[in-house]
Amino acid sequence: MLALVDANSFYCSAERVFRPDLNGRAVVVLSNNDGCVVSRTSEAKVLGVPMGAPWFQLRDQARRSHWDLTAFSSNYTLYGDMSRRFMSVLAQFVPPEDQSVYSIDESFLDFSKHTHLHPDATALGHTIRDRVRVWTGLPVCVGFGGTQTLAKMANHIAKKQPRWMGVCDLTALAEPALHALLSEVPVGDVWGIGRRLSAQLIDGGISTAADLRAADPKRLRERFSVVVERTVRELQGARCLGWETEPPAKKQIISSRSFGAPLYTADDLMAPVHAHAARAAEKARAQGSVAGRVGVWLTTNPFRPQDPQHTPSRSVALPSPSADTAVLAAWSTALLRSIVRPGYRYVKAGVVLDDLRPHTEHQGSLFDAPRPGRAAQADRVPSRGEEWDAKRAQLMHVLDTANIKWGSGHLGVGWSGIRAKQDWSMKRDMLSPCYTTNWDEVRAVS
DNA sequence: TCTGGGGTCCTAGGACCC
DNA sequence: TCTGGGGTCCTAGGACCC
Repeated sequence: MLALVDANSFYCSAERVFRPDLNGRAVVVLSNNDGCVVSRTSEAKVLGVPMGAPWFQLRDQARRSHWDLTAFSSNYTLYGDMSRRFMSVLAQFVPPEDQSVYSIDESFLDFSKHTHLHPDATALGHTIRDRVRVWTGLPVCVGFGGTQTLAKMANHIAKKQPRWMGVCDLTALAEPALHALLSEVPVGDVWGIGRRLSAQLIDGGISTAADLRAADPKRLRERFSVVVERTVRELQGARCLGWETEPPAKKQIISSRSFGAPLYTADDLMAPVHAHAARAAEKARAQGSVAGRVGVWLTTNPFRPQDPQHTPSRSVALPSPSADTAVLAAWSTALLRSIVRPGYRYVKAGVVLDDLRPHTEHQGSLFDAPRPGRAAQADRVPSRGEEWDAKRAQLMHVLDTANIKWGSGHLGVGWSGIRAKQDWSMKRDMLSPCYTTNWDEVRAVS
């Protein structure tokens, strides 16, 4: 028996914890740069606010229609910390190997070895819900099923259908009741079935979760892929998906962002590209990786068809894998200069690190100074190249330590060290305080 | 004026090897 | 007329997720 616990409108709910005046009122949280709606409360949904709505359009409509709608810029520092609290409450219910944190706002719990402790899953679900609510302030729903896909389905039903009171246990239903319930769920709401597959399945006469569950997995594999086959088998109760208790190291790291205002020349673009390279390098170091490949891309604004469009990208295999900010930034800005063309209005840039591997598997370049073969030559005098590497590693360590202590971007190299607000920096006009992570922004109660 | 950012997995096809 | 069999590695593109 697996549970999926998922927070309702997570980002909005995190904001509401410290703004109880907003309970029962329409709230949205916007993407970076105050772009689109990425989280909305049920009250906002009732107003007709679609997911993904651009804020500049929504704001005008809200004004015209005199809506009571509160918007927030994304505050990932707050959401990340609230997520950590939420997950630590869930960690009390099962041993670490039976918790699988799936995203910032949802976690699977495997109770299959602990059913004797919890004979009544629905009661357990309510206990979880109440404890998370009391200890973190977050509202959550709980779904139970025999596989991850079924637990996801149960959670979805608990959220959509109020009669479940936030907890749905599919394992307690007899076959006819289960079939009837799954017949109410559109196939596109099944985990793993997106827009494209959903359209094709409906074409083929499979329009509900119940239809998909009744389908022949082998035939769907022939028609689509092994991914769809696994989804069908999971719906039928066979566990086909892996269980990850801690997030595996990233295979690719991206840092990208839209600019606050468009940029035109390579010189304009140097600072943001340099900053992305620095951020990506920092992420790579944090997981103990080095990158074998680095890439840069730019985009113009696809929503302005009247503008000439240019979305160049280019990547390069590094002579020697690296997570050094200065090295990655130098390659990135060189790539930038090779792809940017005059006369375009660029609105976004990104840096991507690929071919990530553990720094311990460091593969030197043929032309590097020779390296010793570990312990066998431990007493050997280090070469100039090795001394240099060690110094660089120390330098990066100082950089990371300083930025952890004083905040990301506080200490930087070259271009990205300039902290002054610039026109490429992100728009965040409606940012809430970091209530839980910054002493200066903690709520005062008098 | 203004439209997010970050990932994974799978498959097909091309290039290459013996 | 007729042109093998068995592989690997890499990349691009398409699908999905939050």
